[in-house]
Amino acid sequence: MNNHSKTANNKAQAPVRAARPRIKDKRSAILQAALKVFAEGGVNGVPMPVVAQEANVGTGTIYRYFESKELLVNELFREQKIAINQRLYGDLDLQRPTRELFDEVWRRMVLFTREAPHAYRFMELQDHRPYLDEASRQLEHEALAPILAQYRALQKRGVFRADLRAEVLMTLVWGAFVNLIKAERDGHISLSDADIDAARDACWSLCTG
Amino acid sequence: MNNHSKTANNKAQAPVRAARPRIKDKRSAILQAALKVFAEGGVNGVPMPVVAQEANVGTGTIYRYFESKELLVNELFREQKIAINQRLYGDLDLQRPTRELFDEVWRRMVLFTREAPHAYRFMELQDHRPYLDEASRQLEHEALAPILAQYRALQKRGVFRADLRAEVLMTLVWGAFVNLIKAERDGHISLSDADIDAARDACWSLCTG
DNA sequence: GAAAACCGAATGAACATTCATTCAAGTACA
DNA sequence: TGTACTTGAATGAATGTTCATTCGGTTTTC
Repeated sequence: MNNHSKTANNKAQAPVRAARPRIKDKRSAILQAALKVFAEGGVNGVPMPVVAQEANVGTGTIYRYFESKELLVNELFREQKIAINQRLYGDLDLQRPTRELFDEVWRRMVLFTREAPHAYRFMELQDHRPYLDEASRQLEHEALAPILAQYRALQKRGVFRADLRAEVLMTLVWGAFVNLIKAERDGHISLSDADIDAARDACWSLCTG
Repeated sequence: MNNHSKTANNKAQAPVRAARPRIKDKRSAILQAALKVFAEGGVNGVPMPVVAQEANVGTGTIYRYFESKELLVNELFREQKIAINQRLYGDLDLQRPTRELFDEVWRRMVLFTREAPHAYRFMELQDHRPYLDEASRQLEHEALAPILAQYRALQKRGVFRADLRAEVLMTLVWGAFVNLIKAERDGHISLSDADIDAARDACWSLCTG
């Protein structure tokens, strides 16, 4: 289905060439538009023509780049998963003191929810789960592995409490963070910087016992 | 189909209103069926005829008791919200030591997810949120008030850390719990009793600093 | 000017809701 | 009590709507 694949170019003898003009352009316009409208209305709540309109593209054009809505959602999910992981955990200097690293990651998470609310919301959406294929689920799992390893290492070093499994610890912290942001978005709470820092400290307590 | 209901009435004199016999019966059959299928497939994923079938009732019958799918979802939400709150926080002896109370509520939460998975799943579902009306949202807010008051009281007594607002603390704990259960249901984790107790202790640490 | 990309109206499937009909239970009258 | 008539709950096929996807015609590119 997809197929980027630059038809071997350069060689003159290849008559295949043809035109593959603004592929990248429209394709990413569609992805970006989908991210926005899906984040706002949920995957099930948004018809394809709305995605097309947001992308300034004809409805049919979407199907030139994505075989179906389902495939579009999956591509979007994978693209975002990778970008987010890079953003949250990339370029971390693991030599720094643990507490500083913890604070830095927390800061990045908050920043991410502020600067890329659509991306964050889309990934936290539940209603696209039934759409996700094996590759997406696989990627989701892989993306978590390095962080899990960090938790384990910190337990072994005695920094984090070791009376529960690293998976459980990580799940608790992530859930606490996600629900905090959700409460704010749902209008149940309004969060000051102090609130966010205090929440971070509380999660640190959770980890260290 | 069913129907027992032997025209009670003894009084001869009241020729009043015909019969309104099995109302309660079908109405709750429909609610129960809806809870089950919505929990499994999401509100958007399940057509009304499927609800009807699960309830052993004609599709049209649903509309005798509920004006629309939206109203059905709202009634279900409110009914469950009340039942759950009673189940989690009802009959608590507030005189007992705080830690015992905390453990007891945690125990009830876990038990609830085990014994009434449909009810729990339905309430955690995100995809019915757009359906919820003002009354449902209001109820959701009210249901939280007493628990919030407890958190506040515990902060005042110095049991819980007081460097963050009670709303934030409560949100963190609830999020941690919900995500733990979600991870298990999604197959990311499998939880032993020991895991669950350890998670509880970690959340206690979160609260007490 | 041919090939590819693009478009959006048309299509058909799936859905929420309606309504003409059925029929069990209730009532009236003997 | 037995029989004819009334009522309205129950039904599910029919209706109108919404949506993902397709397709024939148009524009762009080389």
